[in-house]
Formats: sequence, structure tokens, C-alpha cells
Amino acid sequence: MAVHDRARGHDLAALRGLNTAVVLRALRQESPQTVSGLATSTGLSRPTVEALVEELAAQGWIAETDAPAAGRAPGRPARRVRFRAEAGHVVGVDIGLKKLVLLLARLDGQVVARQREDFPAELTGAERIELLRGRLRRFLADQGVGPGDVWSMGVGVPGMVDDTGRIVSVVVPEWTDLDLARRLADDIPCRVFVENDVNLAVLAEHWRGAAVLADDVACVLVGRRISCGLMIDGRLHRGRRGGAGELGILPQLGLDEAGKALDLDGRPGESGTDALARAVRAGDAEALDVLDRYLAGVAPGIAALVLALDPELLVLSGALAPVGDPLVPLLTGHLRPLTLHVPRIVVSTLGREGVALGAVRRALDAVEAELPRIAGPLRPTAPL
Amino acid sequence: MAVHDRARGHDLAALRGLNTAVVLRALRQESPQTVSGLATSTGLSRPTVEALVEELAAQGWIAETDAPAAGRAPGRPARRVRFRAEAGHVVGVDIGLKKLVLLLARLDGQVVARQREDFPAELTGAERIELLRGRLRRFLADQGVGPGDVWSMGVGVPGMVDDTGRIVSVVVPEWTDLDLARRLADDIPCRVFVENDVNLAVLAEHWRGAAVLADDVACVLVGRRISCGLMIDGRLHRGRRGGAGELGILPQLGLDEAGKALDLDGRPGESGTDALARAVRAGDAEALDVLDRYLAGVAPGIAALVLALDPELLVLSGALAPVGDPLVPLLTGHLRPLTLHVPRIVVSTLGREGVALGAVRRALDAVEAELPRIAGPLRPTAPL
DNA sequence: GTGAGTTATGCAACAGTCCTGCACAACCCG
DNA sequence: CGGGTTGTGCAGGACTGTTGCATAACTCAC
Repeated sequence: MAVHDRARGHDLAALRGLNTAVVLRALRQESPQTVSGLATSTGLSRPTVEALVEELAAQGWIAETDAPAAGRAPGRPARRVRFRAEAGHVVGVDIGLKKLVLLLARLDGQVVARQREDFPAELTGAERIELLRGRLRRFLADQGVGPGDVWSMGVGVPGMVDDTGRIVSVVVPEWTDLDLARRLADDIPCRVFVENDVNLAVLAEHWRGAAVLADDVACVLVGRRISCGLMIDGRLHRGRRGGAGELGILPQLGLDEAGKALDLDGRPGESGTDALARAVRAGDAEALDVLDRYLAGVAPGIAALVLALDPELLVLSGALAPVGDPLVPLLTGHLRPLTLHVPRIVVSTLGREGVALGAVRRALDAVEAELPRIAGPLRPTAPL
Repeated sequence: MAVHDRARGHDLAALRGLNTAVVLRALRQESPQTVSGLATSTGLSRPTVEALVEELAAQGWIAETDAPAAGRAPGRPARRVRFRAEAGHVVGVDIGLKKLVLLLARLDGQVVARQREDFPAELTGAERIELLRGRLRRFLADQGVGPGDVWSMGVGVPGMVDDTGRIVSVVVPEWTDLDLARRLADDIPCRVFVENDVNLAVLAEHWRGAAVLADDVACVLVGRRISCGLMIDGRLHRGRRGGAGELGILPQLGLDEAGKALDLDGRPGESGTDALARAVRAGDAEALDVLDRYLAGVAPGIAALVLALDPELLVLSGALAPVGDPLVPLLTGHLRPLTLHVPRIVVSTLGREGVALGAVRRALDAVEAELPRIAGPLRPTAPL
């Protein structure tokens, strides 16, 4: 009964906190800004903004820029303040069956370091965890970031994750029922959010990808395995058990059957989907035909999703995304007879870092959720 | 970019308005209440609440009760105030192919008058509108409610409705692309919200039905035609074109095929579904078998919905709801092999007024949405 | 180089809102 | 009829945000 809780009065301190958060948010969205500019954009008066700015600066959230203004204008030069994005860091992790992506970002979301690594799919669950922990320690050390400087961390894994962060699927052997967050928090004392990979992908697309302007988005991972991440009303929809979007199981939709058409041979070390994408891009007519048959096969499943949700936008991501724009008319053609209305379809442009970027976004969301109640100086997110 | 707008500062007047709305909301949830009780429940101080109460009373939103307190307690008897639910009315309409339901409710949602009528399915679109307008005028007149006393109206219709209130489906002949809201607003000068019937049913179930404690709900209309209303995170999910939940179209799911099994003969004037429900309740083994085959037929479609959304609760409504609890184990059995996790399933208990009650809820939502910005005395919703 | 124009700043006075505390009123009970 | 208890109403004080004005700093034109 979240509505019930909202029925609480606010006093002057709450108003102050609200306005502090407003100023900080405005500064997070655009930095640097002049104090007067902040006043007009927030609708507060200048003396008020000034007081809030002073308070935030004392707490370390913001700082005055010393850099001279870019364009020259008449009048007294404005004092300009900026969000201190370097005051803390967040980490985004994408760990799959055979690859690991690490991203380090500042509090404004700017990625300051990235690392990608492939590893054998045959690793045991324990080995995979140890690999991740080792690489993560090294990665942070290389960047001169201490474990205490990480405020929050997002981790994308294949398969379902329940709302407590426990992995409940069987995609990665031996990871079922694993509390990965706790294991990672032993090394890096911060909040860790484990989440299904496609769910993070849709966050990333909405943040900096193909879906920035849409609030009802389905992100479909097209490849050997099919699953979807859903954003509804601008928020990630996980489902009761974290299983939203897992249409692949239903035999009537033929998603698994369609996927088998992609079990082709590629070059050594190259997966079938990569080979197909390459061939299609090279203009191979036969490959295009295979792709088209695959899309025809997955169309009923995607149609079911479209009919169930009627999304504004469909983002295609995953192993076949490198094929690019040719995917759109092909899939649209197959969806048209199966749906009432084919939504706008676009291909992801985030490449292989999409999930990790979504993990960064997830971590930043956690930091932002605590912003309204800044009382002490900095570091709002308590470890775990 | 709704988030952008939220980055505006609040001044003291805004704080006041916020607290006024808080007190009013608390009083809407429970009436009457003592002023001191309001102070503790809202977290505001008593002098503050007192001032707000005085203001709201002057505007006509609340009033002091003259009725003596129920239980007697020591000490000075508390002054008690109540929400003036009789200050305005809302109307809920459910108009289908061959039936019309009208509900009149006070501002607290209490239904004060109801009317139900069946009419021939052969009516033309224009005749149907005239019937509705005539009955509505008469209904209000009988209750002594003038057109100006209706603050807001919700209307449930079969078929899809887009986000501007235009009907875009072909379920009712000649109603395609109809702006029903405008037609009704000619008679009753208030905001009119036209909405798909199942979407309103899910609102009703969440408000006063089987789904009061769940925030992720799918309401499935089981009957000759199948469609669903979706509630996600406590809010109605309509979809971009208002088509969310319309899985019936997809041939792979066999929903339409399954529905044909219900084309039975009933008694004169009784539909096939009603006859089937009656027979099952009477213990007819053959009827139970027909029902079971029907449920097996619709299971893939419902499974697709469950897999796509992973809802907390599934509410079964519609023509077969009178069958009651026997539906639950049958459907559960058919869903189990098709899904990862079968959600809790319950049968609607709202009967034939579900959609109209949801229309009332929709109308009340519109009134509540305007509550925070009460400035003048009463009547926050301007006509259209 | 100097003055006019422009823009930002900082201080002061003012108004609005909420809170705390205390004297008082109204009622029940013995 | 008086004590205990509970709600009421009124001050005083603290905090927040706003308006207004004099001042500071810079650009531009002459």
C-alpha cells in the first residue's frame, strides 16, 4: 500500500530537502550552470538557490568551476557551479557464458574505463565467480579506484533473477540459487544489483540507445536464444518472479524451433550467429534467406509480445544486431499479418556493451534514489 | 520527458497545497476523523491541521459531523470532520453489444444508484448512442442529480480505444473512429473517459474486487471472445494504441478456435456461455468436459500472457465467471506445462457490474488527479 | 583610457508556513 | 461536585523562500 504512505504531511525541512534535491538534479542533468541560470530553470529565487548551492558545495556534491566561460558576453561573468561527478564511481558488469564486460563510470554516467574479455564456456560456476572477482579487483586497481570509492554496482547475468537478487534460472551451470550480490559485496563494499541481462539492455537503450524518447519499450534479444526486456511507463518491468519476457518456453510460438536454424558453422572461434550476420552484411543471398526464415519463425513469439503489451517501440539487440537495418523490414513484414499494429522497430546501436551500460544505469538509479534524502556530506548509499 | 518537468522548485505555497491535499486524501480514505487523529496520521502538527481543515471546510470539501461519537471515552469529545462525498457525483457506464449498465457514485466511490438493461444486439450505432443518451438523462433525473453535479464520467465499451478516447476497433458496428466522449459531453458537461471494457474491469478488481492487494494483475475475460486488461505497478497499462492484452488475434495461440467450442444452444434468451456455466454448476459432467476442453484451448494464449508479463495475480472474469472456483484448478492444470510459474488465479466476484464499477474508478481517478491543485472552492475538474 | 550598459551578486527586510508550549474548555467518573 | 483526561485555541519562535535595492565586475563603444 504505497499510496497509503504518501498520505504524510511535509514540513519545512522536507521542503528544503526537496529543493536541495531539485537543484542537485538540475545540476546533474546539465553542468556547469550559472547560479542565476539554475534559479530560472528550477523556478526558485536566486537567494534560495544560492543558499542551496552553498550547502551542496560544503557537502562536496558540487564545486565551482575555475574554467573561464566559453563564449564571452557583456556583464559581470557568472559564477558557475558543476556537479562533482568525480566524487564517486559506479561499476557495470556483464558476465555471460563466455564473456565478461566491465565498465567504470562516474556519477554522471560518463564511462571512464572499459574492459572486455572472452573466456571458455566450460568454466565451472565457482571458476567463473573467481574470474569475475579477480578481474574486477584488477580493473579497479588499474584505474586507481579504491573499493570504497565505488558507490554502487550493477551486474547483468543470463537467466532469471528474482526480486531479492537471487539467480533462479539454469542458464549458467551451478549458478542456480546463487546470491552473487553478496559474494561481490565481500570485495567491494557497496550495494550490488544482480539483474537479468536483457532487462539491463532495455535500461541502456532507454538511457543512451535507440529508445531514449520512448517509455514503453520491448527489447528483444535476437539470436540462438530469445528473450525480452520490458520497459513500461519508463520503468523496468521485471514481473513477479523476474520472469517477464521469457516467451521462449511456449512451444506454440516456435521460438526454440526457429533458433535451431541458426546452428550454422562459422569460422573457427566464430559463432553461428556471428557468421550469419557477417554473411548477410556481405550480401550473401543464401544467408539472407536463412535470416528471413529465422525471423519468420520468431515472428509469432514477438507478435504475442506485441499483442500483449502494445509497445511504442521494439528494439532488436543481441547477436544478430550487427546485421543492422535490413532486419527491420524483414521482421515488419512477418509481424504485419500477425498483429493489430506493428510498432516502430529499430536495431540497437549500443553494440556489445549494451548490457554493461544498463548495469551502470541500474547502479546510478540506486544512487539517485537516495539523492532526495541527502543529509550528511556525500556518500548517500550505505554499503549493503 | 516527464522527468525534466519534475526538476522544478517548490515554494511555501506549494508546500501548503501539498499538505492540504494530504489532509483531504487522509479524510477521503477514512471519514470521519478527529482533528487530533488527522494530526497524528498525517504527521503534521495539530495547529497546522486545524488551519487546513478550516480552509477545506470553507471551500466545501469537508464538513463537521454533528452525529455524536459512537463509543464514549473520557475527556473532551473530539470535533470530528468528514469528507463531503455528497458534494459531487461521478457516473460509470458499461455499454456492450446488448447490455447497458449505469452506476451513480458519490465522490468517495459509494454507489448510490444502479441500473441495468438489455437491448437487442441488432441496434445500429446511432440507435445505440441515442439509447445510451436517453437512459443516462433519465437515470440522472430520477436520482435528482443535475447534469452539472456530475464531475466526471467513465464509459466502458467493447473493443480498442486509443489514448485520445477514440474507438478504433470494429466490435460494435458503426462505432469505429467514434468520439463517444464528445457526444456524451454534450448532454453532461464534464470530462468523459471512454475506455476498453476489460481495462476497466481490471481497475475494478484492483479497487474493490479480487485484486485489492496485488499491483501486477492481468484480468482475463473468459468467454466467446477473449481479451485481457493489464495492471502493472498499480497502474492500468493501455499500450501505445490501447491494444495491450489483445492476444486473441494470433492464430498460433488458438484462442478464437477454442472459443467456438462455446457456441452451444442455451435456453431461449440465454447465451451459450450462460448455459454452459449453469450446466457446470448443476454438476453436468458433459458440460464440465466442454469447459475443460475450452480452457485447454485458451491455455496457450493465457500462458503467452503470463510468460510475457509474469503477473502476480490472474483474475478470471466475463461470461464464464459464474462457474466460480472450479475454473481455477482446471486452468492451473493446463497452464503448468506451458509456463515457468503459474501465478495465483482467482475468479472475479464483482459480477456483471465489474466494468461499470471500473468506469466509476476511472472517473474518480480523474477527480483525484486534480485534487493537489485545489485553489478555488470545489469543482476542480473543468468541463472537458 | 574612460564611461555607459549589462549582468551577476550580496545583503536586508518581509511574508508565509510550520512547530512547540501553555492556559483553557469540555466531558467522564467517582 | 471536583479530579482526571482529552481536545482546543492562542501566542511565540524558528525556518524557508521572496522581493527589492545597492554594489561589483565585465564588455563594448567612443
